[in-house]
Amino acid sequence: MAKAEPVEIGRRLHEKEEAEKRTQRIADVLENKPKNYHVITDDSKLDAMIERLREEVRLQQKDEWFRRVFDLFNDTLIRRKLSERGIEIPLVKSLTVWDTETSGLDKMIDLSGGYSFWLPLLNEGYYVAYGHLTGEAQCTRSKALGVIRRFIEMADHIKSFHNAEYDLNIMRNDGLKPAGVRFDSQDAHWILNEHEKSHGLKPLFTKYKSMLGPEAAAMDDYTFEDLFGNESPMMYDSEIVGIYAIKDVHKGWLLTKWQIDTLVKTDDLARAYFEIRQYLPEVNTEITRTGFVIDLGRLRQLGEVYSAELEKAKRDFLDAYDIDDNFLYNMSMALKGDRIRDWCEKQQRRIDKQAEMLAKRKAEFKKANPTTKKYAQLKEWIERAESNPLIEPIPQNAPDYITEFNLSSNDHLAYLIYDHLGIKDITKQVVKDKSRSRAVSKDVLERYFEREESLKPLAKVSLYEKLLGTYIEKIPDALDVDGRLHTELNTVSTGRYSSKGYKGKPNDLFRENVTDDNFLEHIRCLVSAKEKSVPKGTNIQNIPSRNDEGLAVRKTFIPREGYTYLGSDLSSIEPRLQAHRMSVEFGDDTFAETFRKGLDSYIEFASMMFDVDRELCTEKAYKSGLINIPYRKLTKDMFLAKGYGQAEDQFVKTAVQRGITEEAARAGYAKFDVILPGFSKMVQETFAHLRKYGWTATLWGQKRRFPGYIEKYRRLCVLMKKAGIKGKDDPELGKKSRRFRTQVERNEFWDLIRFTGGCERSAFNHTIQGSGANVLQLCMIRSYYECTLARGWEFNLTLHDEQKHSVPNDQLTEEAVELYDDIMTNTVQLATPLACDTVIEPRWMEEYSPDEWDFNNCKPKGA
DNA sequence: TCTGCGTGCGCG
DNA sequence: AAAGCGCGCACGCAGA
Repeated sequence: MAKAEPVEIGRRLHEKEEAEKRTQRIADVLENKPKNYHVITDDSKLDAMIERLREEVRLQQKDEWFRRVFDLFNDTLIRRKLSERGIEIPLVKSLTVWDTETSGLDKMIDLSGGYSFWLPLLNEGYYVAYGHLTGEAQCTRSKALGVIRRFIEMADHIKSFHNAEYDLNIMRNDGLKPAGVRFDSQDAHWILNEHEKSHGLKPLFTKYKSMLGPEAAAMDDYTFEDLFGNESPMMYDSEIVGIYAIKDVHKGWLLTKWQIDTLVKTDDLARAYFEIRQYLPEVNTEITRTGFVIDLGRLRQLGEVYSAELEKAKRDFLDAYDIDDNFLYNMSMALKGDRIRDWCEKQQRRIDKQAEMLAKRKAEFKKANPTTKKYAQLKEWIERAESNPLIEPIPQNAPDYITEFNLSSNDHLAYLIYDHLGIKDITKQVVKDKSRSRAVSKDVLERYFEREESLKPLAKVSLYEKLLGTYIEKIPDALDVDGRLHTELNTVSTGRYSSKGYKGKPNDLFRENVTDDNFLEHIRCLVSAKEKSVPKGTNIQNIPSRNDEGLAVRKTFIPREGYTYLGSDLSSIEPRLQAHRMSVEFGDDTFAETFRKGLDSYIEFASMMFDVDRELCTEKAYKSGLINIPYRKLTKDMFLAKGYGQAEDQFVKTAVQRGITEEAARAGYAKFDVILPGFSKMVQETFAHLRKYGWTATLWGQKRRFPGYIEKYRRLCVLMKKAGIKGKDDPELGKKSRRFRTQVERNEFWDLIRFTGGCERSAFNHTIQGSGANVLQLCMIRSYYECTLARGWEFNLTLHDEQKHSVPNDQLTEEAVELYDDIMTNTVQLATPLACDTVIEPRWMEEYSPDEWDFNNCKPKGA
């Protein structure tokens, strides 16, 4: 029996058992269908269903819990702000829980084939079926969607979903224009516990079941997979899918109710959720669905030019070095010697063995009878062995032997630089990570260019390889069904967004005109297509901009025909937030005052900290050669260093690289705390809060928790006491750490120092970076309502401290720019004024300030 | 052929 | 024997 067979039999058995289990579960679920679950498969029942929805809405008006909750949704700063501007977010009148069952997971292509909703006060749920492929009787798609269209599109009847962005996309694919999607139990859970391993509805429900009341306790935990395996629900009967779908919204309701109550009870979490987060699913969906038009012609052109440049740089590099057989031999032995030698030995043994066999069979062959089968077999074997001798056991034949110098291989480059050329390794002087050596990164290489001119093309090689590989060659293949480039936004630990590519179904599955007649046939296509097979979209937040070559890539992002970009970034938002905290919480107004006076705070503090005239602290003074130390940059570095908790030595090191003496750098560093005493107070108080509670929060109460910090800090205190260390800032910490008697204890000590230090830096940073994210989110929310919904501007981008819309050219006026400025600077009020830089862009990064723009002709002045 | 990791680099 | 925050992606490499 071949080895694979038992495995295969085992697999089949397991599969069969799983299938039987699923069948049993399905039978269970059908048998125990609750009386208050209603599966609708007949158009004539739809009106009665909607009547129940109306009844629920009526009941909620009079219910105390709901009225209190509506206030939470309604009573927000952003709503008041919008109201002042004549933009009304209608007052909330009801809250129901919804879900869609779909043909798949592609956010631009897939469609719903059923929806479910839960009516909390009536305590009943509905599932409407129209896309099932079982041939059974079901509702007509247009009727099923038609009856809920108005409700789904009403902003005052708010809907809760679990992962609302997905359902919003599906509903928009269905041709609906959903509004009032204002609760997302997945988002809410992120606010309650961002460390949750799994944010799916089922795992959350199972985990928190005991807190959700007796109704929850009685419910089973079957997951989608438990019932349907990996298949689409559209392949199953509406009855079973319906029960499952209703159970989902039922669970969703229990979770939603508990979450709202918990948000209210816990610290400031209701603020984080209701002031900001409740609005974001719609805003995010709008941004990610809008995407970017790409100037493909220009991108292709750029690709051609850069490919040529890359080839040239590679040639220049290789021409300078004699990469001959000898070089490759030495490199192979240096990098892969062990594996190559190993192979040679094994190969020699194989050869010896074959020779032995050959000799043996030749002897047998001599004796064999030519008429026998054995004779023929031996003959064939000997002939084959003699005509196909095993390759020689020399290094050049080993699979690991390197036959070509690869400029993308760090190992190859390191061999060339450190072994072949014998350049002295300065990695440790340049990079932060002390454990590293033989680095071939840009910053290290730059230092070698001076003595080894021929290495210079390497800088171009990595530049063009990055641009071509990550952007230029990727983007044309990553466009979605609308021909645009999209992205997926996620929330990270501080509350910022991250952006990434995503995978979907092939674009040719997209069908523009779906009718009741072709719907099921189309669903059949969608269901049978492989999920997540085609890479689409990119990270939109790291499109190059810091050098000309990269900038050219950004310039291929263009507004749609007849529109122009209007973009704005918040100027120095993080320093302003630091200044705000220092002023409001710690009574140090110095920093805030510089912003109020409209001064360049880095120049102001540069002058104070380094004892230099203001005039000498400008960028201009440095660039013009008036002075050879970039004081403004240095000061900016220092604020960053302080904000991220950088060590003094590390700051001094980079400062010295900028041309200042070590003494002056240290003096400036020390003076920082004299001039801005509130800064270190702010940092220390934040640490104290972290030590007490294990988390920190943004100005809007959005938490970041640091699991394990409190315990580990406590343990560290015990160890520090033991060694006579006064605290983490004891200047003799290193010296005193030698007092630990055992290596184990010393290791533990340093591990704790590293861990707690990491938490502390992240925790302080969170209060600033996270608040910055909140400020921009509020700007985004306001501009979603005021620009996108009210004025029809496309919402293309959010990028940490900036956002971008596309404005129809006939709307691009001075007033439009003023509105955008107002959104950026007056949506949020801090102890420091906010400032922004608003630009008009015919292409991304082809920027014109409003003074440079001819609003009458919608083009740059003088163009 | 897939997966996980290290290194390096794009962005704020 | 520590000491700059927050990300995602491409590539080489090693092991399965």
